[in-house]
Amino acid sequence: MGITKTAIHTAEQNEIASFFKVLGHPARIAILQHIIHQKACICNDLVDELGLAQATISQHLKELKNIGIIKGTIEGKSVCYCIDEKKWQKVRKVFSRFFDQDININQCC
Amino acid sequence: MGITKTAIHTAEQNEIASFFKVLGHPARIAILQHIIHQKACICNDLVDELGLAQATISQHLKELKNIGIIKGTIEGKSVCYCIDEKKWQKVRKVFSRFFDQDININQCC
DNA sequence: TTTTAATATTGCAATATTACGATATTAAAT
DNA sequence: ATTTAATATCGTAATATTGCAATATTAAAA
Repeated sequence: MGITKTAIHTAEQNEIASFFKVLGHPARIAILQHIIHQKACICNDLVDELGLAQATISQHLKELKNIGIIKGTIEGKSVCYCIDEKKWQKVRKVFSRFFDQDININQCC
Repeated sequence: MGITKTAIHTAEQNEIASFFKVLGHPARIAILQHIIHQKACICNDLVDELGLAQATISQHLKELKNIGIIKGTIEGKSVCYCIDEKKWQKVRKVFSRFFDQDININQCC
């Protein structure tokens, strides 16, 4: 039915999946990489840098803001975006906990 | 228009995003966790374990197989799924490379 | 060979996502 | 006060995803 059944999963599973989901779009990866590598904070540059409309970029930024991985500060007419380091580390930890699990090697494969 | 513009992004950005995307669903996280923790290989157990229809589980397994993070071996009537360790480590590496980038702290935030 | 069990595939219906033009909103600059 | 520039929001069209019932398919068991 197009609706994800979050209720049947644990809070942890939903949290992990929601982080993965937001990062599961190349434009949002590109935005994050640009923010990370740029010395100065960016804002409208992204529209020129990536080939997407202003409205589209704004929407992607909103989703990244929603999970808290970036934050924006109003600077006159423009908005300066940067990584929220605390949240970045939190997300990183969630992922590494997930990946550092011990995998039981099974007999079949 | 509902269609992701992969052409405007780098191969790396698309690859990272596609891994994130597949893991961006709680049912697929639950499936992976179950495969990881279970001593024996699983198959139809997932249908009982998670509260989803057999067709739905089968579809999620297919997506996990598509990125190669799990593999299935036919064992008589049933299929034994397990983590493909090689791919798992590859995906882990992609993610840690992404997260271990140096973040330039900017003046605005 | 028929039945049974496990899984895959097909074909929807419902909902979500992506993208963008048009239109706010906001604050500096003139 | 008006204009300009940067960003956000709204509305909408196109496409994707999720989920499931129904129906294959496949292989062991009877």
